[in-house]
Amino acid sequence: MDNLDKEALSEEQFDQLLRFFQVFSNESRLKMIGHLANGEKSVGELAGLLALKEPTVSHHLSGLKDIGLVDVRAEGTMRIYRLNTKALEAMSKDIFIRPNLAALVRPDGPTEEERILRAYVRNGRIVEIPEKEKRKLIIIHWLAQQIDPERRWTEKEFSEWLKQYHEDFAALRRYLVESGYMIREKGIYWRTPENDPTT
Amino acid sequence: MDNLDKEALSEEQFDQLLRFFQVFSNESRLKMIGHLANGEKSVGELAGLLALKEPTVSHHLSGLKDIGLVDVRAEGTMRIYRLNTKALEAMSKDIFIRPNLAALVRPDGPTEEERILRAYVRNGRIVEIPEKEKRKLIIIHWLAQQIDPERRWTEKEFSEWLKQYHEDFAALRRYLVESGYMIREKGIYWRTPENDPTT
DNA sequence: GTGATATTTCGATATCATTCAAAATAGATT
DNA sequence: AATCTATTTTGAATGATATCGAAATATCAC
Repeated sequence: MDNLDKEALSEEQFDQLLRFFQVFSNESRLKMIGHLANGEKSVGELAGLLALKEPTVSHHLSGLKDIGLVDVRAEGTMRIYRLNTKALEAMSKDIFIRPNLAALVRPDGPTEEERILRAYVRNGRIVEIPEKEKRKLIIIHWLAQQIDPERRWTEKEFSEWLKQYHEDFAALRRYLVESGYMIREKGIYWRTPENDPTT
Repeated sequence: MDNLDKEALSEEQFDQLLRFFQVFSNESRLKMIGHLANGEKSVGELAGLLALKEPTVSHHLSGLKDIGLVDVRAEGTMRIYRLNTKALEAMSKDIFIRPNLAALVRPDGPTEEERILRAYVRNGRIVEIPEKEKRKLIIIHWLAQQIDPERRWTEKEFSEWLKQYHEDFAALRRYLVESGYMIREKGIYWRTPENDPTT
């Protein structure tokens, strides 16, 4: 299979990104953070402002504390929660300036190559060999990737194998050799060791 | 009640912000967007990449299409989804550069006023009248906000009412008049019409 | 037309998160 | 000590939504 996608984010980066969004994706938590942005608050105050019961608020705050988004300070019998704006800034910067979302947002092309492949390859078969040279090269390049680089073929074996991709196996075989993907010597064919002319 | 928080976000802005985060807070959707960032994909391709069934992928894509994050294009019997990077960029800019999160992140102070109030007012009662002038003013200011501006009081009524805040009602009454929050004429007290000296 | 393929819609289930009541904890007050 | 207040913990009920199977839809190939 052709992995045209290069994995842009590490697993860890991805999880971090995901958790970040999850924190803010809850209405209560988001409102809570909004209120805390206007000044530190006790659990009871937040419960009043949000029309929630204390256990609920406490639960959310506990989560926010775990990831360092808020700090706690005891005052008498109550606990004052304060938004850690530094942490919040760091988070949003990390998320939106770094490769993370940046990689996600990169305005790169929608891959002409993929479009062509999709147009000419259906269900693993080449439905038609394109006339235009550029398109033909893309198809042939894709086909070459399917070839086991270790294997040696007789012409008969190779033709047989090519037939599964297109009835005109002879044309395919010729193009593969012409483009330098396959080498033939003494009636034996094999794949050249990884040449990727990058178009 | 004292609304020290000024409502920073309009209801609409808030909802928009919330929806934005909700879109990205789901693992499948986030991965999906990641893959689409590397090039347009059909539903089936995405299903394969994500190890999900087509209906699930279709469901998510439908949601993303509703908010304009992706565009669709039919190709034969399949539908090619493409990430609308312009929309994505616009979104994240709107979210993080505009007042929205910016207001949330503003690194302003944690409100000395609130800390003082919390220290001297417990359960609606003034536990102690502070010595320091600055603190006293904060307490008196808060107390003044509790007074119905429409009401006229006899001295006896007013003292009685003040008692619920502190036993030394006379001191409170004096401070309120001295600071200009209350006016007394011919034995009748009333609240002055909204003067807020801003400390 | 029939059959094959890709997708969407519908309905049901499963999973996870939010919420609250009740009980447990801890500090302040007397 | 007992009592009150603010909070946290626990456990259970609820609510939301992600997921899938089955059926419906649409397009292509023949």
